Amino acid sequence: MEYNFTEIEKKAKEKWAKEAVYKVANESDKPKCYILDMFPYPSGAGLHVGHPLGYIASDIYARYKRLCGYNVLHPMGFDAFGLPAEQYAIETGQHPAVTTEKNIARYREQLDNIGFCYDWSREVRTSDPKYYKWTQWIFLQLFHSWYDRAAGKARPIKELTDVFEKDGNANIPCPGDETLRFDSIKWKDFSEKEQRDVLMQYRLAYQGYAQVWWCEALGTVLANDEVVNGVSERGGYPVERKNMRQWFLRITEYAERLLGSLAKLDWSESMKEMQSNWIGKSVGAEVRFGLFTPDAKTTFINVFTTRPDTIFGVDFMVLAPEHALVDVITTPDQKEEIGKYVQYVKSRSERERMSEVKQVTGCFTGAYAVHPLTRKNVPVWISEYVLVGYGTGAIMAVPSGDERDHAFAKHFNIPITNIFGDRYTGEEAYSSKTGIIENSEFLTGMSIVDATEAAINKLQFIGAGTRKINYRLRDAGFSRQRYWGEPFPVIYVDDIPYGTDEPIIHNEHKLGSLPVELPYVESYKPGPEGQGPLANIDDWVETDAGERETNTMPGYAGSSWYFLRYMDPHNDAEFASRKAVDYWNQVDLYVGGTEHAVGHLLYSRMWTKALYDLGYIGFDEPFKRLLNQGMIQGSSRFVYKVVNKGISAEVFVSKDIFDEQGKEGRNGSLTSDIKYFIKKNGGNFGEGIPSGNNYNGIFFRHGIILTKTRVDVNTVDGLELNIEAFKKWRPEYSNATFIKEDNGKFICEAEVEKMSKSKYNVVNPDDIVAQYGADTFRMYEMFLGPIDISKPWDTKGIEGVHRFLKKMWRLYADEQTGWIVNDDAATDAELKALHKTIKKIGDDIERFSFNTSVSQFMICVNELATLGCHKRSILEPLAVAICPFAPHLAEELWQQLGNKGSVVDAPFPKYEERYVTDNSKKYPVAVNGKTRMEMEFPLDAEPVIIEQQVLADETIKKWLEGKEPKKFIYVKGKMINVVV
RNA sequence: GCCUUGGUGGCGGAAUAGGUAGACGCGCAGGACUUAAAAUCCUGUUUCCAGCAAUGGAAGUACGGGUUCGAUUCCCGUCUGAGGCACCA
Repeated sequence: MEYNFTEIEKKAKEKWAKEAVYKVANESDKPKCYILDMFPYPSGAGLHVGHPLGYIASDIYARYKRLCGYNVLHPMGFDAFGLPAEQYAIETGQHPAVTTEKNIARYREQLDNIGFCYDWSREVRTSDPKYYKWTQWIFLQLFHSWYDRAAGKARPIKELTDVFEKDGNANIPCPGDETLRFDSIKWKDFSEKEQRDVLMQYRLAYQGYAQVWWCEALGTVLANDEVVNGVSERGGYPVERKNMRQWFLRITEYAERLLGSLAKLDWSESMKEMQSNWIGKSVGAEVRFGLFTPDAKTTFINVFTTRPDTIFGVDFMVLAPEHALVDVITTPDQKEEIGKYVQYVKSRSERERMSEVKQVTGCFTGAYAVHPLTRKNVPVWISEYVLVGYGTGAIMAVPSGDERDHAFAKHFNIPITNIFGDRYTGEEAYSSKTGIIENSEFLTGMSIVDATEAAINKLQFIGAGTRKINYRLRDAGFSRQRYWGEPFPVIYVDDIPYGTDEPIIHNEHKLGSLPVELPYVESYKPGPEGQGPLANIDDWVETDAGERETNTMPGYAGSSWYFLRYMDPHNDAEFASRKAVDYWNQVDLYVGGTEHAVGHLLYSRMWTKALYDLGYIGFDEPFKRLLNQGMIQGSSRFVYKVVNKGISAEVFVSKDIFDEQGKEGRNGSLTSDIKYFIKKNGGNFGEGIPSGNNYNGIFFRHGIILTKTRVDVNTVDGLELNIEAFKKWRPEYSNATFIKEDNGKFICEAEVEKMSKSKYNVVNPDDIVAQYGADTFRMYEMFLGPIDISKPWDTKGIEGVHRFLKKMWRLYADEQTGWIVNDDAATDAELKALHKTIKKIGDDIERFSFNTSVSQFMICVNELATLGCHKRSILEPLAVAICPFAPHLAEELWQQLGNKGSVVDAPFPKYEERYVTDNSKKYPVAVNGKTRMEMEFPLDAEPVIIEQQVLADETIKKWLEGKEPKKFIYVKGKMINVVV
């Protein structure tokens, strides 16, 4: 009876399905535990070996918790809206709903193959109208809400209009426009449109303007991902930033709470740090600089600074090139220059603008602002290093105290005022936050802390500034000019957006019911003027009440609240019943990649807080504990292909030849081989660059040009190309010539990258499962290393894990004689091996150290095999202990041992300390920190006795060389050190 | 560029609160079983030096410093891989 994993796993899966063992009820006497995976986007490439890493970890945890007596909710679903499906639709004409359905079916099959304990009756899909009905509903709640800063929470917009009726907005500053002021009389005088415009500035979901990548040639808006090296990824057309009306979520109002409640979360410090850096709270002042426009009107530039203490060091000001004042203040003779510069900046991404700090660019507006304290004239520049979205989009530049300001001043020869005395050398800015301010009138001689206070007080006194807290966090853009996303439940009446649940829409036209379904389309072409494809469907856009919003919601809309839907997934009256939400409450463990650190994890925190504020749920943080799994990267393979002009056949060169022959001074005999092949096939040397702008050729020796071309990793064994498989993969290469190494091998180049279909480095878990079984696959993924560390996929070593499972099987069954478990009494050594393992597995699972758990199982099985143990009293608990890791094997053993029910409901074996305690310890004995020998002592030995015995030992005496020991260190249970 | 994170044998990794560096597995080498192979089992395997050998000594956790009786672990600096940087999900 051998370990027939195919048979065993099939049998176990059938049993679990038949008995619906993973179905979870919303009530139980047991304590609840909610364990959630970040749900996947079902891509066309299918699940790859990187996806299950986190799923296996959470599955182990969920199964362990269940064995420990918890009612465990462990659901799975699909983040099914997204750009790739739409791209694919554009290319192939297949409807995204169809391809998505197909992809989900494939994912589901692959997930089932691995043996997860998901309750699939709770599956959610964000693209399902029954699901996005509630995404739209939540959007409406946000649209109908505002953030009450005084109360520190979101409230219905109705309560805001009540206040406006009574007092205007005197006590409720407007987050969208801090300068907006009106009293109750004015409010009542406002037209419907004016009132709604004002309310828009308060709403949590609101409309504003933002820049998008616009591609004239494609007639469409592009995602950041679709813009590569400043041109469109498809076609390589030029792109530029374009301002468009967009929906936003006012997440900035939640900045302080998002920051504050990080403290109560059991997340890694690094994750919290990333979030808190992203929110980027900084304390400082807003300072107002007055100036005259060319037509002699007065205006102001507001700047935010964290260093008001350096106000006397201001030598110039810089506006973001997109700043609204640029047009207003630029003098006529600078107009042309400024126009050119603004145009240049439009082609630059924010990333480029932030990262290329060594390259200083900018342009003078011709305008001068008046320094509020010195009354001196300060020139106003624009530069790409100032971003419009941060602070006020303008800065006061202090070159003696800020690196970038310093570089800018040097580059444009702007005179620098020194306010740091000797500490500013003239070579480099003094950006340290310690020391004394000098050359600064009343601030001279003060510390930076005191000067900051004094400067703010003075500015406040003369009305030129105020204390201010700034956040780096920006409001979240919430619309996409795309088809494959949630439609907005919004209708424009006379260009005023209304929620479909508002009386004007709902009562009069009966258009209020949700969901607003995504209409079927034949074409995915963008609409006019950068609008999405929905704008093309007139009979959908036009309603009796007005025109529908044609944008759709972004990817994170559906994923911001999905954890709530799993609690009550089929509820058609509410997003989830309050009873279910109160029962399951927060997610106890959330598992996913760090790539979501500041996107998804921040948005879902905000949505949770908003739903909490509005009274729909009873907690304001979604994920109590977070585990970040590392990425399993792909290991891509490349070949070098000759691309000289006119060449009629394909020629490939092995990597090592490329490496060697490329170097100067080496014998070029193989180079002549390549030349021979090129010549034979009618090519020319030295003019190999084919047309097309994405060519990335490498000049080899003697005018030979090569290009690095991807090959499917599945056609490569290690680094050696399987030429037959390669030819099969790409029939156009079936007649290709391969210039191999002396040993006849063809070697590929390797690189570690993200695993993705386009990189041909995807490894399908199905293949691994077919070859070794799901249990081996699960344990191997865990055995690869710490869960949170990224590493490239490599199957080397999977044999070892598979051998271990076979070895474990042989404790229970003999290949010839069959079942060999007996009822003999266990020995001390056997009990010790078992209980050591029970202890370590439990501890390891709690601290997510799954790789060491696998090692411990190996150690245990090695020990029991050496002891020749086939005893039920040892092997039955062991079978349960391994269930979280290798559930199929555990189920088979559990059944074979004659148990009723399923192993998934067995109790996790209880650890008994008495079986593992030692009463003595072999101590390492060191002299001056260097271990020289081992000595055994009872754990309760007197330190004095130990010291005597150690010092009396011959070996130690030798190392002491007759000297008197200075110090004797004895750490009970750890070590002994003699210091000379 | 900024934020976060990693770097330990030929390879994946272990060392949980500063206490024997290299557990466990892969690979490799040698051996047993077998007609042979597979499977399985046993032995060895950080490097260098000395020794026939058991063994002994030295160095060693990316690099350079520091704290400590003792540092893979803590601190400072440098190099380098990965993830994110707001419309990929």
